[in-house]
Amino acid sequence: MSHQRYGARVHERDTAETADPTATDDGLSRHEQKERTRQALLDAALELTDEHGFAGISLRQVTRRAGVVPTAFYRHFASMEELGLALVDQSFDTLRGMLREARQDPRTYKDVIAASAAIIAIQVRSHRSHFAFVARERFGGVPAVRRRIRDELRLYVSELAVDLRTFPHLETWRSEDVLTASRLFVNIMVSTAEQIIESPDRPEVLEQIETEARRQMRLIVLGYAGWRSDETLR
Amino acid sequence: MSHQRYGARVHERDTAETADPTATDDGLSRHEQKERTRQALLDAALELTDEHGFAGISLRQVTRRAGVVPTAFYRHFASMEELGLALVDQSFDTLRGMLREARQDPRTYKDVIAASAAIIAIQVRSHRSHFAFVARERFGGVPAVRRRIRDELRLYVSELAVDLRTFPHLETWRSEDVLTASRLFVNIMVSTAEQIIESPDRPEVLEQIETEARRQMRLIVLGYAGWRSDETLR
DNA sequence: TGTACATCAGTGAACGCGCGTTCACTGATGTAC
DNA sequence: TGTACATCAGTGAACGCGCGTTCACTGATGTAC
Repeated sequence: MSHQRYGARVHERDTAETADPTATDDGLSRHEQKERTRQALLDAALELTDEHGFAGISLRQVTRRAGVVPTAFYRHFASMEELGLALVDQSFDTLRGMLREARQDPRTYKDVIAASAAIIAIQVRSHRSHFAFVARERFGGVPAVRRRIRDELRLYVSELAVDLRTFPHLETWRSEDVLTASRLFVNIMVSTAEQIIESPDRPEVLEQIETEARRQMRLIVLGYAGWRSDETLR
Repeated sequence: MSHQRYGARVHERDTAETADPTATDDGLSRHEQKERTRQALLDAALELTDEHGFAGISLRQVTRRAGVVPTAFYRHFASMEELGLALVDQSFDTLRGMLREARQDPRTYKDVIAASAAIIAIQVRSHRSHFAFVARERFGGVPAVRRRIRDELRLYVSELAVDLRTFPHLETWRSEDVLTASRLFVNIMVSTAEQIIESPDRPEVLEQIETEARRQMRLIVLGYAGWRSDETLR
């Protein structure tokens, strides 16, 4: 987690800087510069949320970390709540990227469990803050953010259910059962993500969490194998 | 959720009240009165947390709702963090009551799944705020509270594992497998509680959530039935 | 039982601080000619 | 290409407000005799 300030560069065109070709924040259009500041605000809020929860951070804290004056905030968001909703959207872009990844990975169709566990482990590590944001704010303090996450998560479950349908065994299941399976998988995904987020970043700990996730998923698959033969189920 | 003020009664002994025998807050010892105020602070904080998350509430809000002046807070807690930890302890007393209930209920040993689902549904409804507190603050904004909940939850999983051991089928399992099952059950319990908390309090909705919980638990049991016969597991 | 004193839960004024939001502004970027 | 003007992202001073915490206090409850 970087505490480095982003530092919006404004009104500095007149300072005689050395012509450094690696300087990335010169020569940007007004639009590009604005987008950059907006992203700096989102990143700052994401970092602070990791430390104090979204309900516990202030507009001034966000602008301070983004390297911008408090009033500049309003050029990008009408309120902290609006920024929170933008963070939900960014986070679910990442979660959907995970599904896309799984769909494209040939391992998925050989051993869906091992592949899923591995993809979850990698994705959570490289987009840690987005997973952490969803995990924390799902039951967090800001009603509008919480609601948006619930809606997106429900959508996500049904998207996964569509994917699950394409697997050989599952295409004959009732859609109700596919949804139950999808919910269980998303539950495991979320709780695995939570565990990884809270754990020290050591290989053997990660390996253990991944193994536990595989065990849980295997259990569910085995459970479904015995599903039809158990008449006490209904 | 009651917004009624508790209203500490202090310095009022000299007012000539009518001798109402149903008045419950007269004739209390200093100790009893203090305990009562302490509980009013805890209840107020619990209610406010439900609305804004624990990280989002202030000491003044809590005392205001408890019907007490802000400075009185310090007679009971050194800080909001300390109050938060007390709330975790109270919540886990409730969760443990659920295990106790299940142990004493004869239905548990006839059909553990149906009994568990029913007990969860009833307990969550009658102690809604404690379940909600744990569910929300497990990943909430105050580190000390979050940490305490994680520790208690880990303890809770191993307590449940001890109980699971007493069931006929499970006594031969490796303790590693019993722990995995226990984790899965607690996961289901927590997510069921979360669903109930977020749902409208209508019988058919509750029935549906309870059915889903039963299905998930049954799946796991069936999964374990097929566990030994699946050599790809390890 | 009555009296004199100690205890201490709750009070109320006061403090300095960070907060969200307003407003008029600046000056680099963008555009029309 | 050069000039004159419009746009608008970011600035900085100022505001009123609720916050956590301090302090000396009050007066009912508790206790010793």
